Amino acid sequence: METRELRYFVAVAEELHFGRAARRLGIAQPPLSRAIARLERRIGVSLLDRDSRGVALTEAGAVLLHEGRAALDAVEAAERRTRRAVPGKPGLVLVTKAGAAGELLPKLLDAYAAEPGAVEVEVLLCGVGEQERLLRDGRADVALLHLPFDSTAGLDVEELTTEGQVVVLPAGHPLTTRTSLRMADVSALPGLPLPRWPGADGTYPDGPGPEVHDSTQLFQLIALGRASAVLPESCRPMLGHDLAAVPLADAPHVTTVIAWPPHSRSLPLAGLVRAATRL
Amino acid sequence: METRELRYFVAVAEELHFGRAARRLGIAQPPLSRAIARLERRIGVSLLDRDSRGVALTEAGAVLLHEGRAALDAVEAAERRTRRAVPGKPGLVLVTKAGAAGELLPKLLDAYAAEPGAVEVEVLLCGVGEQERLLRDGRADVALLHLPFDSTAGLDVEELTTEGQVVVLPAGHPLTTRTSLRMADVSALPGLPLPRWPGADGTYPDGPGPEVHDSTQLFQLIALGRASAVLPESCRPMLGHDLAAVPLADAPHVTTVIAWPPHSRSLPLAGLVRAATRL
DNA sequence: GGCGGCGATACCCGGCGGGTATCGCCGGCT
DNA sequence: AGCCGGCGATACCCGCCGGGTATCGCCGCC
Repeated sequence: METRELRYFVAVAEELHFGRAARRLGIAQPPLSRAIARLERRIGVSLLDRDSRGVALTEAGAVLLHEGRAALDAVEAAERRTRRAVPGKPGLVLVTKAGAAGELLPKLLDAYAAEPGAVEVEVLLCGVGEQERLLRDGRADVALLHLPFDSTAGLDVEELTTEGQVVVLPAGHPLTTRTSLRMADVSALPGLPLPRWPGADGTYPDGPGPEVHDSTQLFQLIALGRASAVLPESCRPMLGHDLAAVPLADAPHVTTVIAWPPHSRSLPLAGLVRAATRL
Repeated sequence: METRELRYFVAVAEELHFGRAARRLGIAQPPLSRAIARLERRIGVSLLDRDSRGVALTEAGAVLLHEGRAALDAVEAAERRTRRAVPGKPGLVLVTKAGAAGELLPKLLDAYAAEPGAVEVEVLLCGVGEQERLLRDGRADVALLHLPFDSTAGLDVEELTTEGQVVVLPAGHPLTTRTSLRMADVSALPGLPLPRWPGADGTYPDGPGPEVHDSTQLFQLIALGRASAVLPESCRPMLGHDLAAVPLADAPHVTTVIAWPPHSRSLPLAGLVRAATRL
């Protein structure tokens, strides 16, 4: 199976429409129909049910969509990492959520830079839930993730730190006089709903809170009295004077981990992980 | 990057010889040279150093060899799993080392078969260290692995059982009168060296013991008085009357786990894992 | 200095990936 | 009922690329 065929199939399977898929791929519709038909013939199973008015995935088609995306990611990763393997380029790309890992990241970079044989580390900041994808398709080599929010499925992992969480409120809110709160106190604050973060697919869950996708948005909404948030303790240094944080006694602890694709064998990566675990 | 190019490059990188690689691929040498040259041009980095008398991998070439193998496995896996996704075929392929998981496997298969919605499970028995490969390239969906011997890098895992180890000796050996032994007692038994198993690459480590690759071989060698072995307790039912087992007090415990590729989303797999964890 | 091995180059052919034009089918609108 | 429009399949054509053979250029070694 050639990657072109796989890309074509994924496009059709996502659009469920040959015409749109062809436009997305920058080709005409007939060659696309042919390519899919040949792919089905070669694999020996039917992937799409074309009945009049529309296209639907067969069971096998759903499997190929899933597995094919992973395979295309792996091929892309191979190409990207190869392109970056020429001497002189930054040796490692580290990705983490923008605004997270406040103090940890500079400490880690300093500690690693002091190691013998350290290479240049490029830092990539991404949105919620994007790290795993970046690791899988080769745009990044290593990530800082936060359990239990991020998935570590299929990644190798070392734990770095564990911390409690705090609730972030507008300065002057009545509850800010308390020294400790419980989840029940903040899960349904009148007028201060918890925000909704986008899922891995970019869509927002249903609920009362405002939609946010970065911490700047979030902090502004809290300062305006439109939301509250439950965040790891390490967010405290980022809060302006218009925000206040109160510890949560019973919130789940947040574990920061360093994660990388399991087949990685690069020496610089090993060095970075070693530096991280020694912090 | 097309999978054909990737296959060609991997062949050349493994053979370090265009002629042999071309023969292995079933094509002539000139098209292979051209394909590699175009691949290098398109990626924009040089992958091979051709000096007179031979070919060597560049740094980037080594990266592409590594990542490319993983990518080719992923593509193969996509195709194989798709081909198997047509109704009527065995729904799951389970792989384990031949001779291991003695009692556990039938119990697991029975328990799963009793579940509602259970599908047919094909059992594949393979040699040491092959399971991970079979999972990655789609020939299997789920594996029984034994920690700390097998690597679970990049796999999702549930622990099933933990057991101690025993030393297997020829019946009548003086030590078989003891009720318990320590590793130090058996690590250097005169005339009964521990055997050497092949590594993931199919080669054997250096050492005094005989080379073995399955348990039948091993048991026969022990019965002949040429070797001894340290194995999990569950091997006891497989031993004939010409072999004896003595518990080892300080051997590392062996944990049997059920493992699967982390991106799997299949319902039958979930059912099998559930059945396994409930055993 | 000739020979042999190896990768690169030159050149040719057929198939496949791409295009345009058109068909066949079906659902919906009038 | 009949026409129209949307959509995937089919027919047909072209140019490139993947494959082949023949040969060259380079180098190490008798």
